[in-house]
Amino acid sequence: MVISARVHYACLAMLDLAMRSDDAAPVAIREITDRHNIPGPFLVQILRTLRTAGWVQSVRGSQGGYRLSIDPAQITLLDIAEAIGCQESSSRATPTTVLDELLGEHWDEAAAASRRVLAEARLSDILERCRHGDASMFYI
Amino acid sequence: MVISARVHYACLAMLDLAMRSDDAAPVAIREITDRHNIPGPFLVQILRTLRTAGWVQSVRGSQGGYRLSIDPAQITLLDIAEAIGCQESSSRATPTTVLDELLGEHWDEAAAASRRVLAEARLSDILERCRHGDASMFYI
DNA sequence: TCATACTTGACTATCTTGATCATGTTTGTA
DNA sequence: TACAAACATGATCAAGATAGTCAAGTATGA
Repeated sequence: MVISARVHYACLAMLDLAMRSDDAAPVAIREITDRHNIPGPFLVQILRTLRTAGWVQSVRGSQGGYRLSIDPAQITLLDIAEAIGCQESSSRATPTTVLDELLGEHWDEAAAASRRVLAEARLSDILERCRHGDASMFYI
Repeated sequence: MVISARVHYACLAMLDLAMRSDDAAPVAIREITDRHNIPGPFLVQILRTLRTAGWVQSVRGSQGGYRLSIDPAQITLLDIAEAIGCQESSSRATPTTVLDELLGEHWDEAAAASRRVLAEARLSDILERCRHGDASMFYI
């Protein structure tokens, strides 16, 4: 489970849209990049992927932008990471020895442990914590 | 926690040496590469790192090779992965927003979960399972 | 009609990973 | 002593991923 900048940005964008899902107007890319310091054209790429996944919808033309098209309680950080990150971590060759096999099981187990953590982080939970503030806020 | 081929090879080499730690003679690189299908010059690099870490010692000259210089019960897959893998996963920039910070905590939590798994895998345990055989052997 | 804003595809630079090569140095043995 | 086996070291390289950019086009509200 590799968390690249791309995945991080995708999650930020989804959370940003979720936060403004009550607004009537869609959110422009420019707003998102300004708020989170994401390189503009890079976010365009990422939003394209999110749109393909069916999690955001775009409104073209003037006053256009993006809108979340999924319930934030229905999607987790794991969902986003896997949709953006692409490559499966178990792209290993079939083991040739017992030692190889045993080691591979440990790598898989480790990857599964981190996936479990991310699978429990719903966007709605993170929004909740962000809105109501928790201990981490005091460090900023 | 990224498990690269380098880390995988390092663990295989350590386990191979541990398995033959009763022998009087050191184990030649060639033997290890043959048994585990590791590219020769690549393993040389890896063994250099392991020697720097103080976990193996080399014997030069004819009849030379490598020997484990640590108790297999004292070292885990996490130790090896961190010694070989080099880069810390928390090499992220300091968060600029609350959302950024919250997300970062989740990434850290996920990484910690996989580290915990690897920290519990001692080389001696793996050797034991390999020697006595377990369910996974039947799949080979 | 025009500015705003998304769409698409191609493109580039940098880094990491996996791997190789050449040239040593050390040491047992014939 | 000569020689071959075996480790030591540093340089180098190719492929792929990552992060990010650019340019040309399309849709739409005002």
